Amino acid sequence: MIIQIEPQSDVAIYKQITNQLIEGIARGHLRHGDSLPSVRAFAADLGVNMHTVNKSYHELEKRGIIKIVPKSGAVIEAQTKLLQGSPHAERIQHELKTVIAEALVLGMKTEQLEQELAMIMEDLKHNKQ
Amino acid sequence: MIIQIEPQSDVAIYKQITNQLIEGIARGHLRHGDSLPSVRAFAADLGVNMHTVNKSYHELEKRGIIKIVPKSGAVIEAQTKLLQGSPHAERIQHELKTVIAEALVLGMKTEQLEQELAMIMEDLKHNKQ
DNA sequence: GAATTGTTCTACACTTCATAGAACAAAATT
DNA sequence: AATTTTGTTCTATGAAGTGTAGAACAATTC
Repeated sequence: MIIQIEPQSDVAIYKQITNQLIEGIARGHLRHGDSLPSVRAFAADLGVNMHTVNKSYHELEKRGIIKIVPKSGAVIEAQTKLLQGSPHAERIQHELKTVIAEALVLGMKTEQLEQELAMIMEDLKHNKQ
Repeated sequence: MIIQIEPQSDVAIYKQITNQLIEGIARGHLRHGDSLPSVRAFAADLGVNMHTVNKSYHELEKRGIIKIVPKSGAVIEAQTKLLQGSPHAERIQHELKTVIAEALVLGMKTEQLEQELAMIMEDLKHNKQ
């Protein structure tokens, strides 16, 4: 599982880590039940501060993706059903609406969006890069 | 076109304005060719600083949604075709992938995502709230 | 001509981000 | 049993971002 940090990016480092870990899990590089590296080891590996990795882990825990076991480690959570009305589902829904609204405003059509969705699913599910 | 600012939100005010304007355009409350209020008038209306609205407008211009005519006003751009490979298209694509990856990790299924997409489209196109 | 426009500048307070170092107690390893 | 590693917590610092505030400018609009 390779993670690439771009220090010059306008995206915060802890968010880059968070997003790439999520994409790694989605691609199957990391599986449910797997443990993430310790914050110290991961930080040394990435060349960033320990606290930055720690922030990313807590972000992932807040989003229901990992569970941090005190004094032990961070474990990737099992997939839930994502029941409708749950905070996580509503958050996803809201984020999705924001992106789609912008896509529509920029002139993207319904079929184009459906095709885009299909391509992304294909990419995430079968393209392990 | 009513915009509601939540000062306590963890989302920056200028982003709240940006997102709600985009959603307003997607819903048809604002149409292509329409002018946005002057930064001073809008700021007074929202109860925020002029510079905050100005930042939102420049954010919208950077995203290709409005065009700021110096000394005149901000006009909503016409929809382009959003040709593949354009910076705007790639940005949308990237944002979409980020959200979808998280949805998958949380256990959302393909059909659920397609249904979600359809619901959002329906909401944006016909529900003018 | 007067008012309004977006732009630009300085200024201040506050928050966030990233780094750094230290110390702690619990867990894992040897 | 002793050592190492673990996440947590604390202080601290510098840089960047956010939001507000006021002023001035030139161009547009009325």
